[in-house]
Amino acid sequence: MLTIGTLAKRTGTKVQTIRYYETIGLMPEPERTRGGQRRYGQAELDRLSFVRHGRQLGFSLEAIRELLVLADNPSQSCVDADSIAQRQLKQVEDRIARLQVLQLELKRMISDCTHHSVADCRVLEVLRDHSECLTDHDQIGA
Amino acid sequence: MLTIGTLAKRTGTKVQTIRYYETIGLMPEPERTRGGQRRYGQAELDRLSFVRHGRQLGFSLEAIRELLVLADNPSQSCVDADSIAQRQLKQVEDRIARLQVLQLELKRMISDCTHHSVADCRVLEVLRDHSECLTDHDQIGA
DNA sequence: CTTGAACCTCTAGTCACTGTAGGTCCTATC
DNA sequence: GATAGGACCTACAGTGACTAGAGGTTCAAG
Repeated sequence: MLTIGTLAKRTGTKVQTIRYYETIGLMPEPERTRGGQRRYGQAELDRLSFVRHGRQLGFSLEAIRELLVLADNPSQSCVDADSIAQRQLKQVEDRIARLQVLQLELKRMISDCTHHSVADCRVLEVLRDHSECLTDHDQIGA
Repeated sequence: MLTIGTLAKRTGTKVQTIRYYETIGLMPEPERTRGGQRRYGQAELDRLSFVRHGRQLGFSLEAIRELLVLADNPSQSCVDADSIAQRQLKQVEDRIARLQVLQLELKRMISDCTHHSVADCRVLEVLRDHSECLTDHDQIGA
């Protein structure tokens, strides 16, 4: 029987985050001691590892919730899990592409900056003048 | 004199976002009509363009706030603006690196998945089994 | 003068946590 | 058995950067 602190350490999660996962129904309500403290077993450790690993791969909690349902019903087809992962891959690739554009523009900004006065600072100039911008009106997704 | 809607269109911003920027002090309180509607001039258009462009480059609103102060005081050195941009570049590069690791692992997951039952789905397996993971315990920054 | 699109304020919701206050429990040591 | 203190508890507020909705008002064209 593990305390919440031990579970936290074993999975690289904060204690508050585990409680948060419980309130949103991602983790089950665990057993409690007579004094009301949470006690966890192997099943919960596995489930939390799954969740954390999914988060590390950039899956949203909603996607992880879907994947957990699939994992809990091992007789169904795995096409759903595959398509969730495909979706995730696409998102990751989009983000990389956009970040690479930013990287380029930031590098250009910085290398052109001659450290003189703000009056002729490339960094501020580029921000001021839209025409120098490589990017279009897309938003940066968090 | 521009209405908030026109300003929104010209800068690719939502109306609510402009009002939000006002509440957090990033945009000034503009003139109002007798009826209480906001009216903007060129200065506000420029300022908002600067903010939006900064956001597109992935700067946080706090970083943009700093940059605006610099832009408003053109006699100072531009080293500060440069170092803010450097900081941003580093963050962007870190994010790219981490995303590329994810990309690799997701690809591996997906290509190994043979679309049979969930019982032997690689996607779920990889999530279940930490030892197959390329990444360490780092968090995904939003 | 009427219509209706665009504006207004205020509040709550999003995502995925994180932090704090104020109190209780568990366990090891004396 | 008493005590100390670290880990636990709940409940609530805050983060960043918006977004959405309700319910009401203003503006400009016809």
